[in-house]
Amino acid sequence: MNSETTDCIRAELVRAARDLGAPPAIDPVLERPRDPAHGEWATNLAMTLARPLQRKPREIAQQLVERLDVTSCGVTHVEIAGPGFINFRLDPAHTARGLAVILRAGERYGHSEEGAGRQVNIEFVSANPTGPLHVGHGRQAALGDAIASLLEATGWTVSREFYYNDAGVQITNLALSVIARMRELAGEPADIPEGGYHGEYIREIAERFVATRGGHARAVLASGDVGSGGALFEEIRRFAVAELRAEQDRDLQAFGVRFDTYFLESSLYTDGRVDDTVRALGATGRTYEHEGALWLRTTEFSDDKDRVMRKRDGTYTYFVPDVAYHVTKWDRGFHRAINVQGADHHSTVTRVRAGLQALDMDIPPRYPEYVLHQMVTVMRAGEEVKISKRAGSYVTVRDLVDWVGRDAVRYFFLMRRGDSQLVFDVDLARTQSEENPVYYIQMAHARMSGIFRVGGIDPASIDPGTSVDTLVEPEEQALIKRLLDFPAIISGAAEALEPQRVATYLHDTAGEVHLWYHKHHVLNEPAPIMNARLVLARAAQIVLRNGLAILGITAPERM
RNA sequence: GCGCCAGUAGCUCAGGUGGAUAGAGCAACAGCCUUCUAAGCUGUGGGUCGGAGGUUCGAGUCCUCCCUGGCGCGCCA
Repeated sequence: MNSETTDCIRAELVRAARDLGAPPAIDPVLERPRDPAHGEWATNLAMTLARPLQRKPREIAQQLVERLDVTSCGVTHVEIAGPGFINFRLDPAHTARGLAVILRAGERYGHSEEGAGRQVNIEFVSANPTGPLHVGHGRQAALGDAIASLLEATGWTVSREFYYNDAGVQITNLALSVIARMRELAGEPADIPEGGYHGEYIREIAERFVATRGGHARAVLASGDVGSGGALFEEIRRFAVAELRAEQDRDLQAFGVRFDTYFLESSLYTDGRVDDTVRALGATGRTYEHEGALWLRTTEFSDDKDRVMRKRDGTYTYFVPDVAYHVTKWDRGFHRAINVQGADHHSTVTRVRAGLQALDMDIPPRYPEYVLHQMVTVMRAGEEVKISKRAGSYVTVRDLVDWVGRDAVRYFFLMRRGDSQLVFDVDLARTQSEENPVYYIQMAHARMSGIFRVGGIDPASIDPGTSVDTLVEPEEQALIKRLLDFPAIISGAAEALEPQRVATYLHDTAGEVHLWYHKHHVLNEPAPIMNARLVLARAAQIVLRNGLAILGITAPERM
């Protein structure tokens, strides 16, 4: 097994280094040399010991090598190179035997128990029900869902959460916008309020509401009080929120994302959580009245200015329910919480954390964690599509899925780091669908599956104990090493909360798979070779499938 | 003005938490289908890693300053 090999070499390095009088706390780093000619593993230990031992790196390397006994680790050659690297070359057969681990683990290969079952809450999308999900939400959905899967794969108990405002000013504006469209249907001028919503979907909601009443718009409007807070107004508000929530759910379903919890902001008011939070903050003595408003000294917690909690008009700023909401996460047992949001929300990071710190609840200072992604710009017909709720100009998540398919949308959103800006060229993604990188990866998987299909062999029946000592071709060795790196990739991506590492890894791995497939035949080869290659094909299939699963992308058997 | 993020090949971007000669796809050019899928493979060309200093055995990666772009900076959410 891969980690057995590295652990073995590492232990020997530690022993040898202590022999040389190195400080007891050494943790040698083993890494894959960029150039395969340098062997399977390399360490820079001699260079890092140069300072404490007051000797030249190459001299230390020489003395380390003289003391090493790594033949039992599968190492056949040890050499010193460059400024003092120690390179290890493994017995190819020993390397190939690592494939057995992949076959035995199957769909759990790459998974680990690092999280030890601890609970983590991942909040993402969290769109207010005032319109359809746009491309920014799409990026968040892809990112959040992949991060959730990464943490699940590394042993965390994950809860996916969607938080939404169902009662604030924006929702009032939503209801007023619908009412304005109803007036328009009644032949009056549509008087959309300041901060209202202009999109076509508002008109459709107005039409549907009128239809549920079975009358004319004019008659429906006359049937009750449509002033803010009136009975009919409330009914329209609830109707509009329900319609838009249902539409968002359809979008998410089309994208293949499921949430465990939908958390309503309004519940924080109705169950008294907001008032409790205000009281608790007041009790710490960190609040004060100024110009008729209630403030919190967030500057005590590295905010650049104090924040208003209660406005002069007596209502709370969004900051208060935000803090109350995160207290519920903590109280619900999530001692780790991750928020996936657009970078335009970055100013809330310090504020929310400061609010939580001010409560003296022993919540860690960096709770919650944030994954902020940069904006998505959509290019269409050669020009940028401005996304504006006001103007109702939209590219929705569903549009993207319809145009290029769920798998491609997910991959495009995940193939690059969240903190770089993303240009989603719709026309390109559409016309390019045949040479899309996601197909390149899926094709590699389909080809592995094809070997078993054509051979009439059940892939699950491959015996992990099959001899693989014949897998010594360069393409085979390169592919095997890559497949054995998979657990480390997953672990690193989960720790860094960076799914794009998996995407990059899968693309590179697919390249190795295609190359091997092209150069070496599996079926109808002499039995020892065919059987060994079937093990490799099975291992590649497992890794590609497991990796794609984490990204939320399907692994087709044929294409 | 202040804060956060970015700047790497013609284009779009990778470059574990400092390592050896900075990579991939697309685009361009030249090849490869009797054999498990040519949605693939092979080869060629292409770089002042935005700029300048610094840290050290070693910097695309860390620090400082500057330039450019995006996003924030409200008793809006």
